Amino acid sequence: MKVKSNVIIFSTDNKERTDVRRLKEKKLQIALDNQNSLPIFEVNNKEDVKTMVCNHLKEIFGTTKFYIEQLYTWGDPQYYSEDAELIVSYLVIVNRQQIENSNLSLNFYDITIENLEGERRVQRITLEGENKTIEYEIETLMKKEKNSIEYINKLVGNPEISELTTIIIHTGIKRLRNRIENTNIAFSFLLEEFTISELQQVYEIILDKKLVAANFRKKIDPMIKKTEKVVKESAFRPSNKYAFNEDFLQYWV
Amino acid sequence: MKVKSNVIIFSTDNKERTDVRRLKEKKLQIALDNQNSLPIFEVNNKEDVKTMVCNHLKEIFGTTKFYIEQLYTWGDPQYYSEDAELIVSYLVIVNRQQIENSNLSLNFYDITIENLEGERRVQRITLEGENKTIEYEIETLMKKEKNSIEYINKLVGNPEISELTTIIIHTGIKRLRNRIENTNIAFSFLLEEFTISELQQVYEIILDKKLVAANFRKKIDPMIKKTEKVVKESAFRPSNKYAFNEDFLQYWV
DNA sequence: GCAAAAGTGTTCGGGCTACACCCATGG
DNA sequence: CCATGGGTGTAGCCCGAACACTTTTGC
Repeated sequence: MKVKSNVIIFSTDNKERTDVRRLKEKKLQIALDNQNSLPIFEVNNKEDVKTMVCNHLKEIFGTTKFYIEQLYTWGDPQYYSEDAELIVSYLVIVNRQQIENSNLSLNFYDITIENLEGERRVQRITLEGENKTIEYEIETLMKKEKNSIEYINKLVGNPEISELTTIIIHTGIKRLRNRIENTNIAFSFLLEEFTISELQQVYEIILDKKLVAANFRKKIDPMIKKTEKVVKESAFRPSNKYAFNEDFLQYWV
Repeated sequence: MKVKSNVIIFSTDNKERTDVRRLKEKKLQIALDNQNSLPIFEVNNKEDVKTMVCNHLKEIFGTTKFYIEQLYTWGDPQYYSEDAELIVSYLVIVNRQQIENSNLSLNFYDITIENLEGERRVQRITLEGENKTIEYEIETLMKKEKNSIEYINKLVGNPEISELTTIIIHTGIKRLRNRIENTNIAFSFLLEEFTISELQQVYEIILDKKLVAANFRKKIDPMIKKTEKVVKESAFRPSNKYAFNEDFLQYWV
């Protein structure tokens, strides 16, 4: 079979400060190529699939500092293309400041998800790039079978993005939300050292809800350690920089 | 590439009563073929991979009443065989009483996992079949990379089972443990109607720990509904039969 | 009667939520 | 001085763990 591998790359970006006296706002981003598709790579039978994907990413980013995990394998004929029948998708998280490649062929889009009201479960997704905005809706149907429950995601309308791409984005975000509650992936969005507010912003944009700073601080306390460094952001009390506490590493699933 | 799909089939079985006055004990089981391998299937580019696997299982089991979800895709040359370079694994749960095929080519093995003491994280797995017992040890190494953490599972020794098979079993059990806490898969091990004790036993064998009946009952209360039926098991108070409460269906990940 | 499971209720503690409050900073 | 975020403490609530206790059955 014709096998390829693609990646859904997540990152965050600091938005322009709207008020000099406030913190920079973070946005969740995903990377698409010029065809509004996920970066897709060749796969051969000489090397491990994941290793090949990592090598491609290393070339694209100019760094090996990224998080990667297998997301899902898509093998439905309705998504076949001329040169790909089976697609193994990987989820990647990269901090844009780590990217050392100057002529990056990828476009990063701010992603926002809005749950539409109504009987049916429909989400409107907006991808806002520097030069382009892509907007689409996706409907999730719950199909109760004998024993399994299947979730069928259908693209509504006919936007300039493929259904498989939207489904992979959907699946990727669900995985992110699951992982952020159960592992340390949040730190992959940040540099080695960060402020608690930055970390909180990562949680907030992935979970898509505001968190109470005092409680967040207590919850993540065992996962971080204080460094000596201090950041002066703006007209408010400077923050300590923190780093991930390696003692917290666990045998996460 | 040469693509195949295999399945790790989980089920439970009631052991023989050791004491007439006690409940039947349940055991977690996995199915292997006569080569001590996971059932593996052809994949073509005419049909969806999952659909093909389901069709094969339907033939094997004689029923469509089983749970199935994609587990992982293996693409490492070290696991290549003559006719499979990429293997898409599925996790399947079936209740053995639902199997309507009389001459089943699969052997069900009771599986027990023992965490060995020591610095390194080693587990001894025992697969106890009707005519054969397979025993092996698997070591999990935590490899901290830049951002990702990778878990490397290595088969210790040289038992009569392949390393990939042991890793898929390992991955399958981790997935089971994760799913039983967050979805309704436990019910896939049972028939439509069941006693709370049976359900508790399913939780206990998957999580590999004893649960307090009173607390378990309260926890799963919203997930089940009482039926009119009553089961007389042995020399103790009869139990009501319960069924899954469909109102509890959620958009699980 | 007794062992064992079915089923109910109570208590206790940890973790999460909400919120009050003080500190530090630059505009 | 004040808006804003940094950081600490506390009170309430919910959920899970532990356990006591009653009920029902067949041996």
